[in-house]
Amino acid sequence: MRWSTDGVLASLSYHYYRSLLRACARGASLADGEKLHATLLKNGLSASPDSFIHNALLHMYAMCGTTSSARLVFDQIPLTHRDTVDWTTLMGCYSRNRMPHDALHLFLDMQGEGVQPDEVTMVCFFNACSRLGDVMCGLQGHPCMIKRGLPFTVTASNAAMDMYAKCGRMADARRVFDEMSERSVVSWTVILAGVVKWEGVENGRILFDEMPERNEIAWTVMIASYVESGFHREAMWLLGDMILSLCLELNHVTLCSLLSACAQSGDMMMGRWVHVYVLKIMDKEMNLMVGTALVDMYAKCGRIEAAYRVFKWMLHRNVVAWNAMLSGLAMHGQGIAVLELFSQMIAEAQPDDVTFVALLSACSHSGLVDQGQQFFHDLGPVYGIMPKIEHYACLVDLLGRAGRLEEAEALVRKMPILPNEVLLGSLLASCSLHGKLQLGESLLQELVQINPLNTEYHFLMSNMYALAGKRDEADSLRLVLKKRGVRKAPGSSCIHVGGQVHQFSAGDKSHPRTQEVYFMLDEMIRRLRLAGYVPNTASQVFSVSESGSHNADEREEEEQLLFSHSEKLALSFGLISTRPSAPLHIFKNLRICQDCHFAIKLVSDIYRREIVIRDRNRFHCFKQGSCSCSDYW
DNA sequence: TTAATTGCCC
Repeated sequence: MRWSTDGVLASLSYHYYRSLLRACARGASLADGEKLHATLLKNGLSASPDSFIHNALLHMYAMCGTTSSARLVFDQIPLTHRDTVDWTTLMGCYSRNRMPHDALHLFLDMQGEGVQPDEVTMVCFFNACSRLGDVMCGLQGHPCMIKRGLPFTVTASNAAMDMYAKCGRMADARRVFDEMSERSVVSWTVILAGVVKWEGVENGRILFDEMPERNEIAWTVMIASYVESGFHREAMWLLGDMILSLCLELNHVTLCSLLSACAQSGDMMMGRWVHVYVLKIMDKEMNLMVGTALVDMYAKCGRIEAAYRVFKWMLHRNVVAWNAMLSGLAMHGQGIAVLELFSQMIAEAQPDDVTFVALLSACSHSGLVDQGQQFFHDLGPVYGIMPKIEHYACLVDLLGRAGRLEEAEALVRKMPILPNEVLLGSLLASCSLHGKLQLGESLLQELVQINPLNTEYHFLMSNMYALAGKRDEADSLRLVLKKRGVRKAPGSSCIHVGGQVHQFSAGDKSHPRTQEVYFMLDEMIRRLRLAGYVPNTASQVFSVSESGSHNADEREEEEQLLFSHSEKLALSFGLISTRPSAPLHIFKNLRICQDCHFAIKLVSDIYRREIVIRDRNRFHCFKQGSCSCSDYW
């Protein structure tokens, strides 16, 4: 009698707990879910061989994104009770939480145990492949579904399409899209995201206009793509349309996407607009992610003080927010500020591997060799962080910049990780700085093996030869590039003046105020020469002359080419279109050349201007004749 | 259950 009452009670409680756990899963309230789990453990209810409490727990942890707890619960489910749904739930959890490798492992384990995947499992499979960018793996999904006779639901087709689109196989993605008998908004949005990424923003717009209906994600993809491609005006128009036609507030994911696009393209006008919008709609506390995206945006737009102001006002700051602030300062060459801020950070957040990438790169950009080495040595023993390739790359960079190339090379040869392209490339750049031809040559050989398509290193090496007076070697290397039909990507620079973006390419004559710009340029060069500037034609990688012998006309032509570099044009325009002593902010798509760097240092002194130039990978802050990069970049 | 999601070495 007693036994049966307990049984009834127990079964009642199972249902009770299960519905509570489902509520936690729906609301993603991990704290309540964990309390329920603890209660279950205390009452011994979770020891039941019946798996449905486990299922509910697994589902709850998976929905809350707590992968480790989800795995623990999963492992406790007896093998005989683990069904397709359990495996799929955990796979989806791994995939969503950026652990696609684990998701794929689980997929294999599942089949090893003889459990059959269903179409939902395949959605998770495609998703994991798409996050990994692994087409070879993803390609097997399609035949796998056909073999098992699984239905191509709208969701499954979307997931397959997304995998193809993320891996750049647009033809395959479109084939799936065309063959779908029914399409959802998501189907259109997935194709749209693929098109703007691989086929350009204009083709994306054509598709966007064709869409039968649009959700906020489609709008966001389209606008962010405009911003990233520098279509400032179109982006602003479309953002206005989006707000009007959706009649709702932009959510934090949309705001982050837009800010990230602004940071990438240096569109500070749009970034500032988003900031104002955020302040208007967020009555209480600013969303942590939006705050972090703002810090990053301001830092990458050259406004490091504005970034710091936002950072200071954030009430809660996690490790990501701190990292954004630290790497922003590092990019700006403010090494000492990074070290100071780091000591404050320790009290508030646990530093992670990214923190140390920022710290080490700050040390390297500011020549703080000893501190950098100390941080690297402390990584494991003090902070419990496994050094990754990025950390080794920073240390190699640190030693290389300081001219300690033998130590840097020794480190590369004895480190436990295989060196990658970035690391060897930075070592080659150090060789170039210190004129180490021999090491440079052997590094170039290695780099060609790793990535035969990247020709940047040939340019670097040929410059080294030219600077060392080895004209023949330099020319033969240039000839190799010429034979392969390699041309340097066209350089272009943007400057924001009066709420508008003005773009200049090398030798550009299309700007409405071109005459004034070139007049200013001449005047600038004249004053530069008076201050001791000598055009550095050695930094010109492809000279006008093919033979190597130079006559006076050719030299003049080379100099003219040098003077019309896009950053010099943008600078001239900035000087004539802003009030005296206003700081100038310029964005350049490539790395700034030696000649421009030297010239701009002088300009900052002669014209008493602060000039901030964002190049492809860092900032140059020119002030009173010197640059924050200490002449190494 | 799928789509846009803050920080990263040259």
